Amino acid sequence: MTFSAKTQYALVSLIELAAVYGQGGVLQVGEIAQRQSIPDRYLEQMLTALRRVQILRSQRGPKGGYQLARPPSQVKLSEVVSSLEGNPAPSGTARQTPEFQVLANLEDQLERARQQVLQQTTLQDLLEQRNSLAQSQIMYFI
Amino acid sequence: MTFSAKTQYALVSLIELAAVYGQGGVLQVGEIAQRQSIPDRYLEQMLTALRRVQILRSQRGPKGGYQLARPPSQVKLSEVVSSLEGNPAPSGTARQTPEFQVLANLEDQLERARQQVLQQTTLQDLLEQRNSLAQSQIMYFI
DNA sequence: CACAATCCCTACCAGTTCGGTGGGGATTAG
DNA sequence: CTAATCCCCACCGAACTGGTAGGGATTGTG
Repeated sequence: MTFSAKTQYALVSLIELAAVYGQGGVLQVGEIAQRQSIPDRYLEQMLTALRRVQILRSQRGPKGGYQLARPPSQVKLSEVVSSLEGNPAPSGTARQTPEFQVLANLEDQLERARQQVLQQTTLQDLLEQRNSLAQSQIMYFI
Repeated sequence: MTFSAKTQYALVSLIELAAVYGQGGVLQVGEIAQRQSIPDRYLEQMLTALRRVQILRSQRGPKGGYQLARPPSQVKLSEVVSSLEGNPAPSGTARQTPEFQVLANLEDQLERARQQVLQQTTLQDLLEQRNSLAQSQIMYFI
């Protein structure tokens, strides 16, 4: 169960924005898109979505861009992920045999396991992982 | 992250087959499909797939049908699920920025959490849940 | 043996989702 | 005023999903 490209692009961008949080911390779509090899017009849509749910703030015009609306430690991944995947259709009336109910319980259990990870991980955590990973990669050069 | 219809249909069928394991334990596609309101020609394909990976055995001709190839306690859900979802395309060369790598690690972590549940749950477990659930529903009638 | 019931294989199909492109408008620094 | 940037919305092709269909292979029963 891998993230959709949409979710990946959003999270990668948020890590970048988290990295510069503090020094004004503004990045433009174009910069991020280029560094990460993401189509810029597509990435725009993800960032707009994140702005709508108040995870990002934006500034228009020249020298504009996006920045985190809160410190990285206060942005949970669960929030990011859920704001990007559309609520999955009304689902025409669940099956009602006991076998299907058992299955629904299992799905709940799996979803809870997933949410637990996503709720306890913040952008701050991802940022730290990125930093220590970048550090260890520099080591290899020596 | 909910199961696909394919996976649901397969698991429901396996619970039914687990329930009759022992007494010969053979069921026909048509029976299962009717009880569970699943299109029979579609269900056929799932059961065929499960036979190919040796989870089911089949018997052709009149009085034929499917049965579990092993006791329910020895069929892990991970095995069932993985045999139904096609390996997700070669994926054209993973992105290589540190941000994407951090994301890949996160995906791994989520996948492990999921697999842990699926590996420790067997058809036997699902069957027991179904039985106690059916039991409690009978209670409500009194 | 004939026949029907069942599983088996493969192709096809319509609808949705996914990843992406594009036109053009609103805002704002210089 | 101009250009850079974000913003909104429509559209598009490819892949995936859920399902249907045709017809073959096997086998129990009369």
